[in-house]
Amino acid sequence: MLARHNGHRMTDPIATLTKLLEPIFSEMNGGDPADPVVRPSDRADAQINGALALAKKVGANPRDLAESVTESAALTDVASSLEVAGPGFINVEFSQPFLESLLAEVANDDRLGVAAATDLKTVVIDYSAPNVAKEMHVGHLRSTVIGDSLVRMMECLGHQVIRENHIGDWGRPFGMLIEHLLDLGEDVASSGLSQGDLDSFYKEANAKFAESETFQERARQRVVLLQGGDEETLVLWRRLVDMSNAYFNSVYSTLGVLLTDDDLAGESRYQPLMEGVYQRLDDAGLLSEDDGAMVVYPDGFKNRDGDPLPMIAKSRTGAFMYATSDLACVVDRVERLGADLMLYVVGSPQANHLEMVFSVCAKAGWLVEPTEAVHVGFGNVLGADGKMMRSRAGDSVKLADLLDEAIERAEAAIAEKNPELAADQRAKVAEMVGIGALKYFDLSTDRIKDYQFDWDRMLAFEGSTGPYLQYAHARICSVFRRADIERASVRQVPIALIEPQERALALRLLAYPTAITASLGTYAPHKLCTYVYELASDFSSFYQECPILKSKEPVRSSRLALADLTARVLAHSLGLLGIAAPEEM
RNA sequence: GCCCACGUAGCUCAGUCGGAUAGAGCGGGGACCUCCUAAGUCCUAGGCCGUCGGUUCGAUUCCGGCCGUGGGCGCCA
Repeated sequence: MLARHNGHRMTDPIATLTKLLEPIFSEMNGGDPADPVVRPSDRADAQINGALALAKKVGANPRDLAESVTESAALTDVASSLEVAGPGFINVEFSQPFLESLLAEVANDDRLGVAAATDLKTVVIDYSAPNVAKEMHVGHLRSTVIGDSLVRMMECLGHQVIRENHIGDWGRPFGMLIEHLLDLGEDVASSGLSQGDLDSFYKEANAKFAESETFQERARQRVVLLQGGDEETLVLWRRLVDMSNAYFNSVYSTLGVLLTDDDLAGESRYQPLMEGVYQRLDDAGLLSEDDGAMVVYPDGFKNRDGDPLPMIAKSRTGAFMYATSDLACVVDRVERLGADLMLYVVGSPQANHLEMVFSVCAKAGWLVEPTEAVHVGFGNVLGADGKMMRSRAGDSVKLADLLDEAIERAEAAIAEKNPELAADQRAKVAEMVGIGALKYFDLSTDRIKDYQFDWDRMLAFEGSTGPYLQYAHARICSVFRRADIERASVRQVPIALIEPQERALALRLLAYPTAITASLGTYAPHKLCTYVYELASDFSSFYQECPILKSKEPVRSSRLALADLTARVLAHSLGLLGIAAPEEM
């Protein structure tokens, strides 16, 4: 009765039901596969909807088909009740021993029922991408946090993940930045940058560039030296990059993301590759001259006059453009790294640009199925006024300030709600809660949409928030502390599903693997967020209605085991979102 | 002008491959702590799923038109 998948027993009852039904539906469809369409239901544990679609296809009565499903013996081991309803829906109630055996399996599994993917891939994920000598802002928050979660989910399913942080470490602005660095003197500049005062450094350089023609000239000369590989200039450039990286790393550390120096893959890395890529475009006969520039015309793109829209490979002045750099990047990822899948966690405004890049790569034969490049786009962070979030001065908000404020606000809330927590413990928890709240708030809405930033809702301890999820986890840990029982000691204890809240919680726990694959299916972390919230919510109902420690054995142990398993899934799923699960808060 | 995304309760958002009565949180009204953290739970009110058509047994979901909002549309990245 038990389907196996990649060495793992399939522990999602819905998926198991689907597997058991497939032969029956196939048979009713004259031997061709037909989807049984099994879904969770609010009228039963699950509903089978496939009879309706199939009935239309084979010209049968849907209720008759449904009846023949309920009369077959295939589901006797898993279902305690099958009922045809309405035009041909089948309501399913899972049998208690079936659910209990699945639960025992999951409790005994370090992976909590999550099987590795069957088609393991090499996945390159491009995310974060701050600019050297500039502040990180809210836009980088989204890319960094979404990318980090996708990395964790992909790795969890066994894919080989290569993180790439495509930092802005090359280009024309570096002429003025290096000249400004020289003006300041290295000591001043390095201490300023190490404090994260990148904003003023960049702005000062920019202001000088705007005001002084001599400075402009110096900057231009410096760009020529930089691109020519002048040693002294490269040393200065390197210094700027290193100082910025140290700053980025401090932000990543506070944010708790996986990025390290090993993941750096800045624009500068692709400079030496662009000439070769350009030659290959030429050899393939894809280049045309237009108004002095060398361009490629990807199919299906038009400009505002309705004429074909070119992707510029080399400018009129003979310089390579960012599009060429992105082409080199794809080539490198496919040919050197062996990428099967490339994810670009980049804001929605770049959609058109990336489509053109991917299209040119396909045309040039560098991006051929099944190799795939996907733009994982995301919307803006908006302020309370519904417009792009800005500081009071009208600038973009510094990410570092945002993180600090999140932690401060969390600490204040914890001090108020749980004054008994020791101060050093409180500081640790405040970081987990503040950063977790910020990440959850960002991850929990559909990434493609803009979202409205709101401290009060983010850090509220009620509703679909990070703190609420963490609280559910902390409560479970607290139960075990109070009873002085090792969590691991209850993992072999059979779980009995008696009360409706226990049953609902069990069904949710068993749906965990499906929640991950669904979330990753569209690179949408918010789907996993929804799952974790529902899990925490189901636990809270259970906790309210089903006393744990006050119950008599064997109920007490069974509930402890259920609580332990819930805490494990909570911690694991929060982990996939990059959110910590404190044991106390 | 063309292209892309979005439009769901007062507010903020979910809604799986087309399924039965469209869900949650906040806010509103009410109930529950001598009891494992009330940072919680339960009940309740609140909807023309932007709009008009199409596809079909069935559309918030798929297709087309329109309206609204945001973004993009060649030598910055």
